[in-house]
Amino acid sequence: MAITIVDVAKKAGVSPSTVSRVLSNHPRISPATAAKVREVLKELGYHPNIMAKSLVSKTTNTIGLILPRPAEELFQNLFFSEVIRGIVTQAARTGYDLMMTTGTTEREELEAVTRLVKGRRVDGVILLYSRQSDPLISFMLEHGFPFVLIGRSDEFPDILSVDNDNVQAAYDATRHLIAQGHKRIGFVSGPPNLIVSGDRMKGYLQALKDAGIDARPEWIVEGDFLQESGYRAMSFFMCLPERPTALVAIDDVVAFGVLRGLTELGYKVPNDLSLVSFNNISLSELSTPPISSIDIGIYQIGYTASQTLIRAVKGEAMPQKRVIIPHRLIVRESSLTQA
Amino acid sequence: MAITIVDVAKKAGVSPSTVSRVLSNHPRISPATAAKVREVLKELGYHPNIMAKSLVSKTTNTIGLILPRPAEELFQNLFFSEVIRGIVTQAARTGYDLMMTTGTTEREELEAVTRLVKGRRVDGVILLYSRQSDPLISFMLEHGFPFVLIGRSDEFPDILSVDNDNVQAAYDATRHLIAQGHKRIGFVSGPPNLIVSGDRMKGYLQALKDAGIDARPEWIVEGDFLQESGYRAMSFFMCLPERPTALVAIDDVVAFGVLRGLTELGYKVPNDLSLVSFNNISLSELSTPPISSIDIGIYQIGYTASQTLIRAVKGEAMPQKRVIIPHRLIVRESSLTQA
DNA sequence: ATGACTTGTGCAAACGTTTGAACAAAAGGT
DNA sequence: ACCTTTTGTTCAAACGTTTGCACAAGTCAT
Repeated sequence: MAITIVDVAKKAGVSPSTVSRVLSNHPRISPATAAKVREVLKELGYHPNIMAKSLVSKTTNTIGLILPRPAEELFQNLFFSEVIRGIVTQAARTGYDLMMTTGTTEREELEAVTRLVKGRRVDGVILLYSRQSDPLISFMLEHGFPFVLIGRSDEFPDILSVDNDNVQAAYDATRHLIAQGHKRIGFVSGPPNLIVSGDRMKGYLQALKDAGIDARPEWIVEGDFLQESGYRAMSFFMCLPERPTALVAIDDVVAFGVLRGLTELGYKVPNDLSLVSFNNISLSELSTPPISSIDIGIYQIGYTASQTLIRAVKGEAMPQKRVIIPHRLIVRESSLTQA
Repeated sequence: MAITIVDVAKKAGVSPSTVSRVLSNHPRISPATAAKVREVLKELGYHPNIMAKSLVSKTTNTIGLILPRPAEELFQNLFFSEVIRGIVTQAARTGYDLMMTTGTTEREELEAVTRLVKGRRVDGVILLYSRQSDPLISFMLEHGFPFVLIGRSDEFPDILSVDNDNVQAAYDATRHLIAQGHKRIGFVSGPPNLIVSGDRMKGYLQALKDAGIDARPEWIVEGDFLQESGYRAMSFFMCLPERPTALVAIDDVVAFGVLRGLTELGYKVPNDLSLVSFNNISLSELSTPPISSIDIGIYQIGYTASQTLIRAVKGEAMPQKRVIIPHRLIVRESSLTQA
């Protein structure tokens, strides 16, 4: 049905090998034959069969993206879209395709990954963010399969990864609140099995310490990346006999939940409670009031991860194993204490 | 390097064909051999090479998702994530993988699609929403390649598609505002080349007409799916000598832009302007006040599209070419006129 | 003119599967 | 006991590429 190299070869009066060599710009092809073949190629509308190509070359020109479970949670956050956008854009630009997979259960997840990796379906994979002692990392290392991690691994510090300096980012966020005169600063964290949660917590604590402020355990609550957890955290904080005057939230969506709860109860931000969060997705800019947020360059993270992976699978030299994308604090109304 | 069928065959003392038949549950394999082979299969940790499989079977167990340009715009909307989530979940559930592609320019886009389709890289594709006279639809049709459209095509009504009844949805939204006592209702539309824009406009106009209200051209403005266009629309409407008292916005993000603008200027929603929008992404629920929105079942759309496509590529009988996902109006504060 | 490279092309094997055809052995019918 | 059918297995071709090797013809130095 489809046009193959053999069809082209016949019509051009050469051998299939020659056609193949023309296609790959082999140096030892005479300009005349090359021209002739190219003409037929165009005339017949030839397109290479990628499966056949992959079978012999053992590369697929495809990278895989493995979405962490549970997907629902992540998909509710624009963080996600941004990272994918970065990845897919970079991949498309270098002629790579992107394969996405996920699973509802741990078993399903591993199955899907196995299909990709052991089925030689992709040349390498991007692991979208890191849990503590992630079984997927071990899996990849065991199989010697190229991958880059978005995030960080304590267990395996020597793998390719793209990340922010989350400790420093949280430090900066907290510092900013302290600079605004706050001494009573709470923290809404993320799931403890996520590395990012620990890192941001660490930065928060360090900033307090460096300012000579004692951390208060009751002002640190654990949440997830959904707005409900922000809402819950807010209710909790506002019921305390002694309330914090400012809050660092692990994510814009969480901060948004806090903000929404406060507004509902009639509190004013930043006057009753100042707010800083992370990720700087459009939500934080669009809320009323706009929320101060650490821009972590999500698109950039995705783009860089894709770039790093593609370099790695091509065997290009890697300047560095670990890339840190710079962050910056975007100050908005939610953390500006009125004079 | 990797374990092949031949390795397994050798170790089990049978021919490769037998192993292949065990793998595909061929009826004429003796239980004894099957058991023996399966044992070796497990022992050696065999996994099929999908490229080789695809080469001979001419199917890839993969579906493609083609993202419309410009990607940046779409990725800022959770609509997108939701639809992808639906697709990827259903695909994973049926053992299919998902390949994503996009392009920055028209040429890049076509190139990427060609790679997928003509390179036989996927069994079928999902076209994520429909422009008027979309060149991709013609391309697919020309090549006889299986695809399903998320959206609708006027030019080719007989293709597989998953959609909402956007006319009815807009009708319902507008009716709701009319039922709240509004007679001066504006509309913020989307890009005119998108079918959804026309459909929702049509429903809006029809609802006005059925209620005996004359449409006012100056109360209809064109936007895109970004919040800025909502903001712009708002500024425009509020400067008019005669303002609408309610607005139908083509998308939650747009409505959010309107809301944000109004809040900034000190207007109150719904008292100064009532608001209804479409898509019901979390934004509309989380804003202050929450925005009434038509829930169009985005996840469901993605899920169904994937399901339809996979059925089609498997050659299963299609109950219907065109699936309409039901919508429902979620009434929230933004459209409830205080007594 | 000879031998030694260089250039351009073709042959054939290989990649890891699937599958129709062939065939041996077992089972069944008379 | 013989022919026919069924059952279980193997053989070999095919899918569409790439690529090492061989080789013919041309180029060049001697």
